[in-house]
Amino acid sequence: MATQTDAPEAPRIPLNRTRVLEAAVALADRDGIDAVSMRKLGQELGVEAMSLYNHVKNKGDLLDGMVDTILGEIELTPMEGHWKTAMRTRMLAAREVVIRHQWVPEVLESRPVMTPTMMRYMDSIIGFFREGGVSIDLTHHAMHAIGSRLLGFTQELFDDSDAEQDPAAAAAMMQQLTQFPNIRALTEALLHEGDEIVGAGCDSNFEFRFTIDLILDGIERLHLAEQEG
Amino acid sequence: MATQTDAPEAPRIPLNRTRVLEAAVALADRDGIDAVSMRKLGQELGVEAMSLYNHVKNKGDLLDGMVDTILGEIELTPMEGHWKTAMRTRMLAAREVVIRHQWVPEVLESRPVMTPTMMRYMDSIIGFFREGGVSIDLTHHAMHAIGSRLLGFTQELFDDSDAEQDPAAAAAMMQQLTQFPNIRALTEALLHEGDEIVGAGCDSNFEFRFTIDLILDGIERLHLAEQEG
DNA sequence: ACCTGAACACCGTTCAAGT
DNA sequence: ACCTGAACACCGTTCAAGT
Repeated sequence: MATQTDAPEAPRIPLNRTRVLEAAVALADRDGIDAVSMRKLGQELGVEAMSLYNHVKNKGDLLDGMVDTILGEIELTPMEGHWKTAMRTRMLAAREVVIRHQWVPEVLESRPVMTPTMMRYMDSIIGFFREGGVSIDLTHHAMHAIGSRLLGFTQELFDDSDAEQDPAAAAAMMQQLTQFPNIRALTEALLHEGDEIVGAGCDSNFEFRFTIDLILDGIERLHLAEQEG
Repeated sequence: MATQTDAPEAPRIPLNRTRVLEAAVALADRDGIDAVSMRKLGQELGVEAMSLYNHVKNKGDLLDGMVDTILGEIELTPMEGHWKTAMRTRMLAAREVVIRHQWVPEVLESRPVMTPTMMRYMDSIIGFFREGGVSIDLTHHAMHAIGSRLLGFTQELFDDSDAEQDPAAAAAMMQQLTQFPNIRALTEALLHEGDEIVGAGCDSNFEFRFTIDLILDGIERLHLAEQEG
């Protein structure tokens, strides 16, 4: 809701890095990450593509900056109570932010981002484990095990979004699935769960919570065993 | 070790889908997935880029086919003994294959692949759980929790590969890391573990096994609780 | 200091034309 | 049936030139 296509005679606000990054985030939110090209972003800002290089080193730097920007949206509230519930709350907060910016997983999957904001975020999470008395080694393995869920998302192997919209595609998919007895059993159980025969895709929010609880419980069990032994 | 740059007068073997896919896999293995463009792949096969469209619908179809090809390399051995050990063995077998083809994670992250080979693979894994008596619901959540590890890989959030090679980059990284107390503590613990001060990156194979065991143990615990209740 | 025009070296893909 | 040449509509990026 900004100056996107103002009258071209309006006094030109000079570009700067944050203006560029915010426009890129808005563009990705609206049209998807593939729409974020130097040319299109320039157009969005009323400027030629080459001008962007005055504020951003290259495309990679732009993407890093975008991730950095939205990472700043996750509030680093201090730990209260048990480390497990603190972790859970933080990861669900991260998930809220990622859901608002659906392109974040794809960018993070395509390139590692190690900005100060990212480090501050990870530092805060490691702090939860340490404050909770979890050993540094176990903390390390826990971070690996939780992986991208630390940032609020899970890598999805499959995608049922087109099947959800197009009934023909859904039927074709069903036809294929039923040829495999175990997949078929699983699919049928899923379908009957919601009383509805169609549209019962997986509930990714439920699976997210299920898995972080599974992992956190496992870590706690190892933590307790470590203390006893 | 094939006919890659033969004399151009050699009798031309006609192209077909498997020849195209195998060349693409070899190219990706050798030069990375970014080197797999229609033009370069055509060159590799002594043919113009446009000819490839006779054997492959488009670039996406090519990538799907490549994944399908290497997925076929994972042997679908039947289950023997406990489902947990069967699962473990299968996932480590998948990991072996993925390590030989490092580009697979990136392709799978960028696009869902739902080919018959993929379905057969997933069907086999679901079968392990079912044979082991795990409920269909729990099986479903387990599949989500294990995620891409079913196919032998974990999404890596960070990348220390350049720091491992370039000592200057490593020093700069260290300089940054030490500003965050918890990251610093974790890093120092890591470094002292191997008696060596430098080059002690994370052991991704260890972390892989750690996490699948953590998740499988958690699933088993839920399975046993389900049986009692 | 910031922006631009023109250019370079790439992409995926289509389509009419060849054999 | 299979392959090609030319073309289209895109990319990211550099660089000399403008103000």
